[in-house]
Amino acid sequence: MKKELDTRYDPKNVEDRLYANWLTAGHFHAKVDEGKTPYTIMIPPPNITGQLHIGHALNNTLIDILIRTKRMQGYNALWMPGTDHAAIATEVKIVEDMAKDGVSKLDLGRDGFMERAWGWYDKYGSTIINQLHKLGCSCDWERTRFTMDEGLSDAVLEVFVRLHKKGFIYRGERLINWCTQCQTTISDAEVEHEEKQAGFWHFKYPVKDMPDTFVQFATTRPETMLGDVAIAVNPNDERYTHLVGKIAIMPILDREIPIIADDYVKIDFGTGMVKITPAHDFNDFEIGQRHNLPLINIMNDDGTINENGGCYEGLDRYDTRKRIITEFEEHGLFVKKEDIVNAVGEHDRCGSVVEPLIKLQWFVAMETLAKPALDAYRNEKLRVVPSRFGKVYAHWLENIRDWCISRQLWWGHRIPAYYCDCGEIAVAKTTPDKCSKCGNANLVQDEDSLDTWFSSALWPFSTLGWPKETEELKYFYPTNVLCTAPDILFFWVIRMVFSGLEFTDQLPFKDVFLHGLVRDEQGRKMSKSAGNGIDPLDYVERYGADALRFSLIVGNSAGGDLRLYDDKVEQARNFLNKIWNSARFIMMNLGDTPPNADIEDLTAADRWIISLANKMAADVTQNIDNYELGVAADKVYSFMWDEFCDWYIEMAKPRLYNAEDPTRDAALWTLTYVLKTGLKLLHPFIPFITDEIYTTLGSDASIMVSEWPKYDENYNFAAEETEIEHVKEAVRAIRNARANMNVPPSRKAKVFVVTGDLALRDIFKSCDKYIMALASASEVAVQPSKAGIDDNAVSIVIPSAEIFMPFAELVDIEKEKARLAKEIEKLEKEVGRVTAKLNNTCFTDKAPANVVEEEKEKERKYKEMLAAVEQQLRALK
RNA sequence: GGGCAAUUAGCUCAGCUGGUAGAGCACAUCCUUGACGUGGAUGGGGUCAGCGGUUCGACUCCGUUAUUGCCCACCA
Repeated sequence: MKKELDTRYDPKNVEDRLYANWLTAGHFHAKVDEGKTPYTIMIPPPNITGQLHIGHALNNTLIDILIRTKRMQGYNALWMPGTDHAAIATEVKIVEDMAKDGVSKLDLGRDGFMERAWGWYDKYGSTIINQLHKLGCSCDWERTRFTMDEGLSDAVLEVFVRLHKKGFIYRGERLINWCTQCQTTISDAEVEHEEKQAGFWHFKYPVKDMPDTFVQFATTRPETMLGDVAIAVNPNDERYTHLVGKIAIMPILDREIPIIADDYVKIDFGTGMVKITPAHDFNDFEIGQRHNLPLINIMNDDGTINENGGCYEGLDRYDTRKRIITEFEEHGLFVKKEDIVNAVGEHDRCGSVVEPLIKLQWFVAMETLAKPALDAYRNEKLRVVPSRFGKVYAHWLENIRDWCISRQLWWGHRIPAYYCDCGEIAVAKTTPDKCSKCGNANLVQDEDSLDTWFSSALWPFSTLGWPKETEELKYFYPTNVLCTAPDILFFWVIRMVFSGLEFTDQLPFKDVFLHGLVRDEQGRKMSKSAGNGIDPLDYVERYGADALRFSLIVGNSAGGDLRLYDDKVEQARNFLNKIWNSARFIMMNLGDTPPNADIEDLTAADRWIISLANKMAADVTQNIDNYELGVAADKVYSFMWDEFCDWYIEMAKPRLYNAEDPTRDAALWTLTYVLKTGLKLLHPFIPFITDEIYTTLGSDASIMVSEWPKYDENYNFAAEETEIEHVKEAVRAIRNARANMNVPPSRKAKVFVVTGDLALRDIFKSCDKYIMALASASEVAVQPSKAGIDDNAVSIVIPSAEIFMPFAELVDIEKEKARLAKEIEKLEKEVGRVTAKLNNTCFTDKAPANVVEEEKEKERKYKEMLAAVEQQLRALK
C-alpha cells in the first residue's frame, strides 16, 4: 500500500514510537545461540549519580553503531548495559543530600546510611539508563546490571578472597594519598597534578654542639617540618662531609635529628640539603626506610595538626604553615621565600590538596598481575585504536605501583576481612563463625570498603555471571571491543585487562576503541563549572536523536576531540530531511505493486548508481570494521546526497514522468533498491529515520533486523560507471558555460555533442534525455563532425567530446574569445607539466609502468583538447 | 623533566597503505524546474606551520624548529 510522507521529517512523530516497537519486538535481546557468532560489547557503566551528558551520548552512539552493524551482519549482538555504584562520587552526593535534612553519616550510622543510599539508588539509579532510550541505544535491557547487584558483589568477594589467597592482596602500613576533605584514602590514579605558583621557603636549623653552624634547606610545605626526622646530604658532597653524623636541632620542638648521607640528594640542587619527613613524603619515606628513621605523623585525618605538633596541635595545616614561617622569622632562622612553579597533588573529585599520610590499608600487589597485561599488548593480542594510546597503556603498566584499594567509605563493597581480638585476620566471602586460631566467635569486619574500580574491573565477566560458569559467560565472553574515553584508561581499562587475564585466562576484549572529548564551539572542555555543558537531550528535543548522533560522528576521526554546536546538528538535520524527501519522491512515483526489473532491463544510469552503491557497501563495511566511523558516515552522506539525489534521481525523473517509457520500472526498481541499500548502511548511525522510511516502503520487519548490504560482483558495472562519468562531465561543462553567460534554465538550447569515437557517440545518444533534463537542453544532437554547426556557437571542450551550443545572439564574441584564451592557458599549463614529467628520464625509468602510462594518456588528452580549443578560437569571427 | 598529538580554504574539520588537495558552514552570481529553499546550479578562495632529508615524485615517510593542546612524573 502506497503511503504519503510529510514534506519535512519530524523526529517527534517517529522516535519514541519506533523505540517502543523495537523493545516490544525484542530486537535488543540476545540469547545464547550456538548457531550464531556472538558479538559483545559491555557498556562503560555510567555512575548512578548523574545525568546523561554529551560524553555519554558520544560513547553510546559509537557503541550503538558497532552493535547495530554487527547485528545486521548476522552476529548475535549483545550490548550489555548497567550502572556503577561510583563509591565516592555517590557517597558525597548522598551526604550532601542528607545535609539538606540536617542529617549526618554519624547520625544515621552505617546501616541507616546504607538504607538511605539504596533509597537514592532506587530513585536516581536508572536516570542515565532511561535517557539512553532517547538516543536509540539498542542495549539488551533485560540484562541490565549494577556493580552492587548480588551477583556482581559475589564476584567482588570471590576476587578479593582469591587474590588474598595468592598473596596479591595484602594489608600494610604505607604512605598513601589522603583526602582531608573526603576523609578517605585514594589511589595514585585519583591524584591529579597541576602545576601552580607556590612558595618555596628556605630555613635553617642549628647544629648541635657547633655554634654558628646551620643546615639550610628549603621546602614547599613548611608545616611538615614538624615531622622532620633527619637532614640529608649527598655522600659525595664535600661541603658537608664534616656534618654527616652530626645532630641538627629542629628548633620549635627541640627535636634532635641526625644529619645523614643519601644518594637521593642532588648536590647541585638548592643548598644540597634536604629535610626528611618520612611520614609525609613519598621520597622521604623511602629514605627513612633505608636509614631506619622513625615515622612521625603530625596530621589528623581532617588536615589539622595532631599531638606530635606541639603547640600547633589542633591548628589547620595552612595556618600552621603561616605560623611556622613567622616563628622561624622571629628566631632568625628563616632565610627567604622564593616563588616557584610546583605540581601539587589534588583529589580529582573534590580538588583539595592530597596529603601523603601513613595508614594501615589494603593493597593489591601489581607487579605480577601487570605483566600478562603488558605482554598481551606487546604480543599484539590486544589492539588499541588509535594506536598511540597503546604506548600510554604500556608506559603505565611498566611503571605500575601497588594499588591501594581500601576506602574509608560506606557506599561500596565492604572489605571481607574479619578481625579477632587475638590478632588473627580472616579473609572470607562470608563471616566466619569463629576465629580459626583462638576460637573466639566475636569477629569484627573491616570498616572500610573497596575502591569503586575494584568492582568495575570485573565488569566484562561479572555481568555474565562469573564466578558461576553460566552459559552466557561461555558464549558471550570474551567481549569484542571496549569503547570508552581515554581518561579512564588507567582507572578502568587496564584493570579490566589484568583482572580478565587473572580470573578468566583470557583478555576481556580484543580491541580497545578510544574516542575523544566533546568540546564546545570555542574548543573548551564541557563542564558544569564552566557552564558550557550541552544537554544532549536538549538537542534530541530540538533536532531529534538521529541528528544528534550523526553530528557526533560525521567528520570525526578515532581518538580525536570534536566540537559540537548548533550548526553541526543542523547540518545533520538537513541531511535527514534530504533522505526523507528522496524517499518521499520515490514513494510518490511508486505504483501499488512493487517495481520489478531484471539486470538486463537496467539502463546505464541504473547500473552506474547500483555499481557505486555496491562498492560503497564494501568500503563502508571496511571502515566500520576499522573503527573509522566518521569516514564511513561521510561516504554514505556524500553518496546519498551528491550521487543519488543530485544526479541519479534527476536522471530518473524523465523516465518516471513518461508512463510510456519502457525503462520506467527499471528506474523505480533502481531507486528503491539504492535507497534501501543507503538506508541500511545508514541505519547504525541514524536508526530512527531509516527504520521509519524502510517500513513505510513496505517492509513488515524493522530495518534493524534486515540484512547488511554486501559487495556483489554481479552488481559491479565498471563500464557503465565511466559512461555516466562522461555524461556528467558533459552536463557540468554545459551548466558551467550557461552560468558564465547568465542564461536562465528556462531558456533551453540545442546542444551538439561532437566526437569521432563511435562508442562515445552511442553513449551520448543513449543518454541524451539526461543531458536534456540536467543541462536545460531542448535537443541533443550527437555527431561525428562539426558539420552544420554555426561558427559562432558557444564551444566547450571536455576530454570525451566537443560540445556546441548555438547561442549566437547571446554571445559576446570578445568575452567568448577571452574565455577560450583562458582555457588555452590552463591547458597549456597542464600539457607543459605532464610533458616535463615525461621528459624526465628518472621518472620514466623508475616510476611504475602504469603511472607512466597514465601520464602519457593525460598528455595525449590534454594536447587533443588544447588543439580543439585553439581551433575554436580561430573559428570565432 | 619526559611522552604523545595537533598545525590543511575566512571558520569547524576529513584525507587509509606516498602519484598534481576534499566536505560542511560562510561568501558571490543565478534558479520559486511537478521530493526537499532544512533545496538546486555555478564560482571565488589553500606554496597542506617553517626548514632540511629520503624518493622519479611527499599533505602523506624521516629529522628539526616554532606554536597549541593532552598525558605522565616524588626533584626537596
